[in-house]
Amino acid sequence: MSDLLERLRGRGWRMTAQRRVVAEVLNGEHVHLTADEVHARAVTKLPEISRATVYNTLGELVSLGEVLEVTTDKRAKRYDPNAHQPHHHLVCARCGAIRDVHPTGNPLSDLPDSERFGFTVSDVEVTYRGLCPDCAGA
Amino acid sequence: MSDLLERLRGRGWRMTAQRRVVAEVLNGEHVHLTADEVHARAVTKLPEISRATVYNTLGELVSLGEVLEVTTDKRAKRYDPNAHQPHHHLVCARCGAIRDVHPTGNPLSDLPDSERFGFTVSDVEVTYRGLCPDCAGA
DNA sequence: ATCCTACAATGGACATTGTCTAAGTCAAGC
DNA sequence: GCTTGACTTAGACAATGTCCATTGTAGGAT
Ligand SMILES: [Mn+2]
Ligand SMILES: [Mn+2]
Ligand SMILES: [Zn+2]
Ligand SMILES: [Zn+2]
Repeated sequence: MSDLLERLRGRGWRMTAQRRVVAEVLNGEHVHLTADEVHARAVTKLPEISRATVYNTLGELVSLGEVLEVTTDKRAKRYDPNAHQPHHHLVCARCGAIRDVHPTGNPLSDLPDSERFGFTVSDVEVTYRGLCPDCAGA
Repeated sequence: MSDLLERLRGRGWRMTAQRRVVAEVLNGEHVHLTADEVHARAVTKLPEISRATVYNTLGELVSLGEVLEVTTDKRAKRYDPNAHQPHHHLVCARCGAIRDVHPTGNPLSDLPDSERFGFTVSDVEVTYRGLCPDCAGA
């Protein structure tokens, strides 16, 4: 994720300890943390970081297109560092676990003009729901 | 929507003025109101109806499968009376307008086993995003 | 190396959405 | 018409997110 920090510096970002820590926390695959989860993890590395800064930083990363907002439920937005590879999500209805998935086919072409109501359609989001291996039991 | 009321009576629902009004408000096509919008409209017909009752009633209708919860954004859940015809949603990114849409094809079959991570997948939700005719300007 | 200053971080108040509870009310069966 | 348990109400509370005034500091200028 240091390439992320490089890109951000190139965009005129002032590099602070707080921003570095948030970027560190948002590292890995299948990472979809809420803002307060990001804050909780950030605090273990930088105890004085504030909630407001985490919210601000996440908002900036989203504006810059480096992080995606995902709302799979109505609890809290989740922040997804996997912004450069288009993908969709598979969510466990019981425990909330989230995996990145790559369906075949193009859902955009599955929406006929007669079903577009004059909209200019630019994006599709597909959410698969089910039970993860743990929650399916047995 | 009086068939809805019939079904509910059949299920042992006590029929109150509040429940009748909520059912009335949730009538029509492409209806996707938030709980507080439902409350605002209900109040015009039954001034003393409380927020708690609207939330309770909507929750019951969802449990009974008569109304769907839709979360197209992180603001508020929306309540969709069109529960008996499977469909997806087209959302205006600017004004939030929502239309029911019926894409062709079956997205479930577009998710290969190798992308299921052992989940038991039971449902798919597709959200198309774009600009409605008004918001696209011109 | 030190200084400056615009940008960033902080803490806390505030807003919105939703849940819960204790007390009062009433639909429906007898 | 009573009775009773289900329903409604008002308001407290909780979770998530936003805003603002103040304080701090990164990074360029000297
Ligand atoms: Mn993802
Ligand atoms: Mn709908
Ligand atoms: Zn699970
Ligand atoms: Zn619009």
